[in-house]
Amino acid sequence: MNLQQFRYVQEAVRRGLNLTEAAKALHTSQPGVSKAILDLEDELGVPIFERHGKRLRRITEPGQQIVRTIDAILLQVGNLRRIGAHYTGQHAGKLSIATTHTQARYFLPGPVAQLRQLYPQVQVELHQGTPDQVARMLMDESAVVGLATESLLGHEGLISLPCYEWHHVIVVPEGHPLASLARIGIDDLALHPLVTYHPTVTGRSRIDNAFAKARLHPEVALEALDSDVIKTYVRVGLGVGIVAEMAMREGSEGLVAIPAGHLFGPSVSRMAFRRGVQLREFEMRFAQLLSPLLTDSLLQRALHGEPDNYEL
Amino acid sequence: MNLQQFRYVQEAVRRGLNLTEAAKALHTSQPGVSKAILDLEDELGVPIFERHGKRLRRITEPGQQIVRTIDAILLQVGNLRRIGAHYTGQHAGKLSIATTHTQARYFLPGPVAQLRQLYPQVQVELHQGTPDQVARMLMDESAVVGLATESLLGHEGLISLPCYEWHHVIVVPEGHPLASLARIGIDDLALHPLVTYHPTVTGRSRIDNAFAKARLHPEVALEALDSDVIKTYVRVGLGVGIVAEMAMREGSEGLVAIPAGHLFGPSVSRMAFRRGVQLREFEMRFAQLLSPLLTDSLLQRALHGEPDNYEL
DNA sequence: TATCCTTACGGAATTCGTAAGCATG
DNA sequence: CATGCTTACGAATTCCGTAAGGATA
Repeated sequence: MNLQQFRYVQEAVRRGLNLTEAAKALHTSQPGVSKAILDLEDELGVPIFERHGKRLRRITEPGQQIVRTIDAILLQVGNLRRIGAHYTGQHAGKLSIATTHTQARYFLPGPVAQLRQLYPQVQVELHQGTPDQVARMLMDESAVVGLATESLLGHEGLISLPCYEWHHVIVVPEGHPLASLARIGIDDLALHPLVTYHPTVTGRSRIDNAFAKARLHPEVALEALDSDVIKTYVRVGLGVGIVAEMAMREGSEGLVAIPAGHLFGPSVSRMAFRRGVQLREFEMRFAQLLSPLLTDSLLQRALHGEPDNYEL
Repeated sequence: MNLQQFRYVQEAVRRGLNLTEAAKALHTSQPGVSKAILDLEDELGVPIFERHGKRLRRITEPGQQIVRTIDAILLQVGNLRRIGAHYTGQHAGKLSIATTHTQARYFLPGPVAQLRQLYPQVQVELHQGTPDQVARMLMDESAVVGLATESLLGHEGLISLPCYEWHHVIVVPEGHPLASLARIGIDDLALHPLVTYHPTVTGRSRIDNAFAKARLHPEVALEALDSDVIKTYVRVGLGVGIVAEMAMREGSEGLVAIPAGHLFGPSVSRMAFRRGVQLREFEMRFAQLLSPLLTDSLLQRALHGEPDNYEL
């Protein structure tokens, strides 16, 4: 039994039981992967994969447990490296952040710049995706920190902590009739075609809920993953935009932002980590830049302690 | 980085940072152990052990974390084997039980015999010791199941589940004045020299508490780890014995047992496991023989879930 | 001086890549 | 017949034991 075998099994599972793919991903030969896995199965006395002739078809029942256990082992092995890096005072390294467009564009520039000031040697790597992709990137360790508004909660295997609260705003071109209303109601809004986020991102669910609660079914003219795209289409008159307030801080010439917190309520952006992961020094500092009230000890407790929603 | 290095580090810690001892325990050469550990330290970039010249003096701060992580890894590696053994339907193997004398002598014979009937191939190995030793044996995996009355609770890293409740009894030779009393009070008892358990075992603390509460300070003529020893000394007239009721079920000729539940209250014997350990089929069955209300799923939850005192 | 860790070195075992074989879809 | 897993085999590497060196208590 050895760590290499574990890596091969893990990668095989991640690549959909395709050993050829797994071998490629791990920069090794396919027969080597095959042999290692067979050896492990032999040693444990049970097959991990169910084979149909010579292809892997699915994971056996004991295989499920074995894969879970292997994941846990490799997470800890990764932690050993991280402990080393932490104590060598490595102020160099790569910080991989998985996040959504809105966060990457409008919120992260500040914290990232501050981090680079503290640790000039740290290389920042941004992975953009939907919140679900963010969660997946954390789980397979392509990223260490995740940042998003939705769907990070409820992921077993991830822990998440609140970063900041924000509200939606309504975006219209200058001179639009809605811009002159004293106070916009949900029904005023429902009269116009809407341009807003794709259902998977950035608090879209709060928008849907608000309309559903008022029994309104507004026309959604366009859905986008991206605040800038939304603003662009509002500018050309496609409809009324609803975006996160952060998205209006810049590049909003010719547009008017109208507060809409009273319509959709507050949203909370959260950072997330894989549960049980060991953070390096600069990763901890970065977490604190994302959420200044966060202490090292609270962070440690959250990462290694009980599953819970940690509120500050 | 490899599993062998982890085993060497773990054993080195267990043997008080003596690599020579660790090598012996692992049936390998001392230089091999030394080299492997140095290699690991080199790879992680931090020393695990603080060296004074050429001896290991203590564990460094990062070393503490590394050792903890290594323990977790090796526990899971052990679990892989156990998963294999579980699914190969291995009805053979060794069941290592760590327990105290009273349990081994008076309670375990039943469950052990039943287990052997269910799994005739299973070899049972009994490790006897004080409750603290029981806990230690579970932690370093010389035993899988522990059974004792005290001090298994409050051990971080162990989970324990109740098995059965019992009471103390007073033991006197036939014809002893106490034997004719209608109801014995704690003050009656305090008039006689006592023969009972050593402070570390089998509910001795409940005995001490009862006397302390009544502000009595009886003379303790003899303390023993062993109910049979106590009975022997009672027989020769050394004093009045206090033992667990189970200990009077046999081999009590010439002695009288007087119920003393009203004096010392109930005691609960508990089984214990190392937290996170994967049990084999016959180990689970054995746990159920110890505590018939225990279900597989409750057991799984207890072993892998939240730290908690699981009461049935 | 006895204990105990590190370094040095050589043989043995393991690992890993290439080539060939064979089953599936 | 293209994809994809397994088997076979040989070279390179790693592992691990013995022997020697050096530091502490």
